[in-house]
Amino acid sequence: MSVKKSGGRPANEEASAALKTAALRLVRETGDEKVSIAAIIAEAGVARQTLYNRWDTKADLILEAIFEATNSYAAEPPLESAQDYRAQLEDFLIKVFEHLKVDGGTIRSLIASSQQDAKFHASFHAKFVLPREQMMTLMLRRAQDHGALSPARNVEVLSTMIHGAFWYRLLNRGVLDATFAKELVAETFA
Amino acid sequence: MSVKKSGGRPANEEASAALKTAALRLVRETGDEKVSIAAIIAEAGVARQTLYNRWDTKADLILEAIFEATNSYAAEPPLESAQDYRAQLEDFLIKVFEHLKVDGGTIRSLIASSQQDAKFHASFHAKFVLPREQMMTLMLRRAQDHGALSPARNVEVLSTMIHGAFWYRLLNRGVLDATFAKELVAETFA
DNA sequence: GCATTTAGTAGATCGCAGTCTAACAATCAA
DNA sequence: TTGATTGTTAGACTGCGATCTACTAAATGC
Repeated sequence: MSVKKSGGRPANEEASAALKTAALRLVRETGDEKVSIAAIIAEAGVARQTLYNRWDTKADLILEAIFEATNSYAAEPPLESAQDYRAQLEDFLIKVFEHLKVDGGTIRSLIASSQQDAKFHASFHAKFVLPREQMMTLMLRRAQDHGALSPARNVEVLSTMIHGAFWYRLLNRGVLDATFAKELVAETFA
Repeated sequence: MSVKKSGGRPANEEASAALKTAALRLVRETGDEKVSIAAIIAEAGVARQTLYNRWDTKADLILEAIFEATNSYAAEPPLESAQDYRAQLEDFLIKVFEHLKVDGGTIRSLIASSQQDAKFHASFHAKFVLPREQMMTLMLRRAQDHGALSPARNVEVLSTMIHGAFWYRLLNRGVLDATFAKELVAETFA
């Protein structure tokens, strides 16, 4: 663990912000991962080392940029409500799929990157994957608690199946639309 | 399209075989994808260009090597039989998970590679992903035809959910064992 | 034999992620 | 003010996948 002693030049927060902004813009525009470090630092107007002072890999930078930009999308579970639990799950999935229309390509390449770097996998999983999985499990458990879902069902496994189904479609360039959301919910509550 | 005219030096089939053998051994031993082209051609004793004469990318070579070596694992659907359809699906999943213990790491990196290269994605999907998905759908449809599964269920979506669930676990380093196979089947037939 | 065609070999080259170096800048503590 | 510490910059360097070049080798048809 590096202990920060007093003193030292303070980090330039504008540089971090510029890097995240540049990365996000280039990644969303140029698509997948045809974005080079050179292009990012050129657009941010910052030295190469400055990027690596803050993030270990390009994927870490992009994860943080995407994460900050999209924390509004389906990052919080719908509140406990009197709403129909089935409709709630459906709305949730539709919202997630909507977001994937914007950042699906980027998330695909983050998933790919996470397969090639254990450290990045851990951080991607902790920040992005696990919270969403837990949210799904929570929603299913609520439905179960209120009798909308049979108490015999295994909500963790169901959650993995739903979550997995759209990862599968995402990674295989399948269709992720409202129809698929409804189909998933229909099978879950069947 | 390149038309092969008569004549020309014939391709050395031993070189192809040596490359596939070397790639498979190194990939299974060294794990993920810490295997360099240099190491593969050194072990195979051929020139770099010889590899690229046959495959477009390292991933294509590894896909073919793995594909040939593992076509025995769950590549064919169980035959139509009097067996309990539920048990049949369970056995099938257990066999698939067994195979993933050997080549799961390699398949993970093939999935990752397929996210970064459209051409490779197409060939990986056609050779590896789609056949297995169709096999699953076929088994579910049989179960449905014989009354083991409600006719109201959507077998394509169910197939995606099952398949997706283990991709999800595979990509997130989750447990893929007989218990999970049974849980998946239990939810499917719930 | 000779032209043509396709493969194989060795090695240079390119592009890009990530590391390293050396000089310079900004802050704190004494 | 001076020294220690940390950040920034520009650019060289490394490693690796993939491409390119020049030459050599093995087949075909005339």
